[in-house]
Amino acid sequence: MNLRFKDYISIKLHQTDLKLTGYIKSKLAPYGLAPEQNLIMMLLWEKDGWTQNQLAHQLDKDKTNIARMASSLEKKGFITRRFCTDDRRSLELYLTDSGRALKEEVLPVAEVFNDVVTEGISDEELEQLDRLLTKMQKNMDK
Amino acid sequence: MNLRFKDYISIKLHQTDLKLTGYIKSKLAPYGLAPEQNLIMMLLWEKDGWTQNQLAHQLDKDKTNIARMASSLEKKGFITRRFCTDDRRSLELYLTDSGRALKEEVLPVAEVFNDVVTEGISDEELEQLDRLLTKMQKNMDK
DNA sequence: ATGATTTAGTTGTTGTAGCAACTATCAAGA
DNA sequence: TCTTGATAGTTGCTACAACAACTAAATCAT
Repeated sequence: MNLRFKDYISIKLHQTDLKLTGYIKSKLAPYGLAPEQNLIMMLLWEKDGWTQNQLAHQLDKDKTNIARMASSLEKKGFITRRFCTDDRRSLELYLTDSGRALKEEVLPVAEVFNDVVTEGISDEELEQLDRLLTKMQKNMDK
Repeated sequence: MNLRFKDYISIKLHQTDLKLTGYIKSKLAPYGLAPEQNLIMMLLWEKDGWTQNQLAHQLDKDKTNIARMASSLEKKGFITRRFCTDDRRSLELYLTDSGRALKEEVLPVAEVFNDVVTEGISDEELEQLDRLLTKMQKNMDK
C-alpha cells in the first residue's frame, strides 16, 4: 500500500519529542542545565546519594550516558561524586550548595513547561495518551 | 504540587520515542541504514533529485543534519550528489543503482514496523493520538 | 582461599540534533 | 555595475543515546 513517511505515527512522535526537547532546552539553558541533566538533578533534589547505576535504572538509560552527564554536572559544580565505602566500584552523587540552590529556580520552570505542553488537553486525553504510549512501548518488546 | 519526573508526559513521550527508534534501528541495521538516513531514502525512492535544502524542509531538520546524513549515504554508495546547474550552491541527491535496489528490501521493513507499533491500536485511537501530538507541537510555538 | 563470573564505571565509536560561524553563490537595489 | 543582503552548504561544538571493549572491584563456587 506504500505508506508515505508522513503517515507513520512513529515519525510524528519523534518530531513532537524533538519540539518538546528543543523548547525545554531553551528554557533550561539560562541555568546551565541540559534537559537530561535536569532529570538527574530532579532525582537528586528528591534525595541525593544515588549511585550512577541506580540513576541509570531509574531513568532507563545506558550507564555511559549517566556517567557523562554526571561528569558534566560535576564540572559545572552542581554535584560531587564520592566512591561508596561498602562498594568501592560505585560512585554516589551528592548535591553541592550550588546544585541544591538550583532547585528553587528550575523546578518551577519544569512545572510551567508541563503546563504549556498540556495546555488545552484534558486529563482524560492525557490518560488516553499515556495508555497509547505504553501500548506502543509494549509492542516493541517482542 | 511538586510533580515527580514520572508524571511528565513529555518524559513518557521521549522514552517511547527512544524505544521505537531503537527497535527500527535494529531492524534497519542489516541493510546499512540508520533510522534517519532511511527517511531520506524514503523521500528519494518517491522521487530523487531533491536538494539537501528541500530535504531539510520536508524532514523539518537542520541543514547540518541533512548534510551529514547525505554525506554518509554517499559514502555507503546509496546516493550521489551533484551540484545543481542553475544554482551552483545547491546539491541534488540522486539514487545509485545500489540505493534504488534497497527500496524493495527496506520499504517492507518500514511497513511491518508500522504494523507492529500500531498493533492493538484502533484507527480512532491513532487519529486521537495524532491530534494530541499536533496540539502539543502547537503549544510549543509560543 | 582461589579462580571464575558478575557488576560499576570509563573510554571510544557511530548516529542523531541543533546552534554559530564560515565560504561560495545568487539576488536585489541604488 | 557594484554593494548589500539572502541563501546553500560545510565545519566545529555540545548534548544526548546505545553498543563494544576495557579496568577494577565484588561475589560466587568449589
